[in-house]
Amino acid sequence: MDGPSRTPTLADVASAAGVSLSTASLAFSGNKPVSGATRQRVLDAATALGYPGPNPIARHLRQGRSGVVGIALGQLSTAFRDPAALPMLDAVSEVLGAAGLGLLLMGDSDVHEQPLLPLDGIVYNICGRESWPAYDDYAARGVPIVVVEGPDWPGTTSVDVQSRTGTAVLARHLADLGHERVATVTLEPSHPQRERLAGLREVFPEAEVIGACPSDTAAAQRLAADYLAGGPDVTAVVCQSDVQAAAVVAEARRLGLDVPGDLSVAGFDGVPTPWLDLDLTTVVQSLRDKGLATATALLALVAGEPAPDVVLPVELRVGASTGPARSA
Amino acid sequence: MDGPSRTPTLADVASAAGVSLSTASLAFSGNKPVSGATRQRVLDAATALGYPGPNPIARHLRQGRSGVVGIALGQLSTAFRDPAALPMLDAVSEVLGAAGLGLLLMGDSDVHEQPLLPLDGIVYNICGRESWPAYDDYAARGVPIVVVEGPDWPGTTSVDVQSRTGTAVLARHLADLGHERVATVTLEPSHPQRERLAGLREVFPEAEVIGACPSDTAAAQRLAADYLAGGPDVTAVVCQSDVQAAAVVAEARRLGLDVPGDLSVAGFDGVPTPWLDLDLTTVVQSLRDKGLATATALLALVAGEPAPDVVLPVELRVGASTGPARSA
DNA sequence: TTGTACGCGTTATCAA
DNA sequence: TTGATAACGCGTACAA
Repeated sequence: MDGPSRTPTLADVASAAGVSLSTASLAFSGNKPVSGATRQRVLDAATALGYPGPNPIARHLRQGRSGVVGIALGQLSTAFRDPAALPMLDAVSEVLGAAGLGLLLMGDSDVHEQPLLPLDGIVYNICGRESWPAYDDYAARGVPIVVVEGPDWPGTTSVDVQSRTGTAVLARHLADLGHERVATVTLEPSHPQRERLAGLREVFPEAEVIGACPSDTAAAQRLAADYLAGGPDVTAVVCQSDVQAAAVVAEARRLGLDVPGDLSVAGFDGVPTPWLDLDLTTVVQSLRDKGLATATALLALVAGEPAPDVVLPVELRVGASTGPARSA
Repeated sequence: MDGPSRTPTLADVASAAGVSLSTASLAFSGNKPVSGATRQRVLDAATALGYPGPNPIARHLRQGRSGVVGIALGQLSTAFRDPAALPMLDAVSEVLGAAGLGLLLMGDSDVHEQPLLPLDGIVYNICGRESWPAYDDYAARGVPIVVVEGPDWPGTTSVDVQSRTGTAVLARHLADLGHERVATVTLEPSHPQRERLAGLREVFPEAEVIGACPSDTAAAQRLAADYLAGGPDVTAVVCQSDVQAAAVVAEARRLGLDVPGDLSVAGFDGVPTPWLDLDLTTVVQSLRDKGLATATALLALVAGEPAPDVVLPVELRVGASTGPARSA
């Protein structure tokens, strides 16, 4: 009775409204003036037909842009277990959203044998992995890429954090407190992980690596438990994230160690750790600034403008988790 | 010297290889047999030209599908602060990824004045918000939608959890332990929030609502601090998530209350709370099953097949955070 | 202000 | 096995 239930197209609307296809298009986009009456006729016809508005795929084919940018995150479960990921993502999403761009979060599954997605740009923000199989494909298609604390790929804009310097400053703080033997919990191999470790070793070349794990409470707690149970030989533990540091503090206390009396513990990031009744000594980075800088750079690239590399500052925040080294 | 640096198209490749456009297409898609030699010529020409493979936008326009499904998550920052969100998301991502579909995580910014995205399907998994402005637009376009623990929209498939029954069973457990006066921390207004509260009130019609907050440690801790500081009149606090429950336990202890001696505390979800040295009494749901069911349903809908509604079971897990009610 | 005609890059149909 | 041609749904010069 009412034909095939195929969703109506702009052409259907146009003929129903008795106008040409292009007029109908203009009525929706407003890119050129259309008389109020005609416009209304088109809109009425559209609602009458249940026309859902211009098909985004077709529009994007025509315009060469999809209105979506991807953010490569590695494994979603570990990416989001880290409280430092969220404020940055919020900021990215805020800026891109305001610019009318959708944000496609790409987890590990997307990396496998996924079809290439129609993306206008990519934020490469993978922690804990070094390479990304799909990189070449997108790069070849000319998709602009912003790399956040990652490898230095040609043709991409990088957003970096003073991880090395910051950790070195933190290490000096510990040295000033008389610490000589320190251990460290690192992230999984990655650009920031190496930077932070290098910063630590500027001051403590012999710093012992307890182990590597994601910025995840449970994982860090396991590492710490094994290490501290033996009665630690060190007077301080430097972690590469606050989540790790909080876990180490909790584990140390469980074993009867006083923090910072028996053991100083430091973190990285400067995120809230409300379940800890103690302010961590940490290297504070502005996750929001990182997100803003990333999104801004990507926006410029998408618009065809150049985007310079960015290096964001960090700041040592001395809390109550570090103190003078205990005497041997 | 080498013309406009526009990215080459399949037509460029075809003419460079001396074959027709359709043959070139076939060489890539493999949808019909192509002689090995021709195929090789096409592929060689492609690499010579730097052709990045078929443009996904164009392909999708032609095929009417985009290969991307969206998952509406409300505010990303609260969505991911909840450890219960991740296992479910992992499962969804796993199933969809295996089916060759990309997963577009849509946060709150996407909801504003975002252009409609080219989606083959949508998972509506918003916690803490009741409506979604873009819903009508996608529904009008015929995009299949799976609603997870959400409103009962016509034309959608729903995946639900026995929240009400589960909470009622938990409440009965407390009643059996002699509890008569209980308070509760709820989630923000939402479908599961109402279900769980209703379940609780089946047994404790007078249960006092301490307050509502997301499944977030810091927020729950603030609520608990204010409430418990007054010296609680109740003998048990039922929370709508384990994260909340863990925060309440921590806060109670800080105030010198013994759990469960002075106060029983229960949660919901059954997620690990490693920073707590005590097993929570909680209502366990299989987050993975929820994700699998959701993705499976969506896959069916995308394929044009019907997908029945799903209700997932839960199970009471009695831990060490609940005990006999303290005598008045 | 409105209509005509073409192209975006691909896949599918049909003949050859 | 290959080639010509018509869509897919829309935006936009250009002409009227």
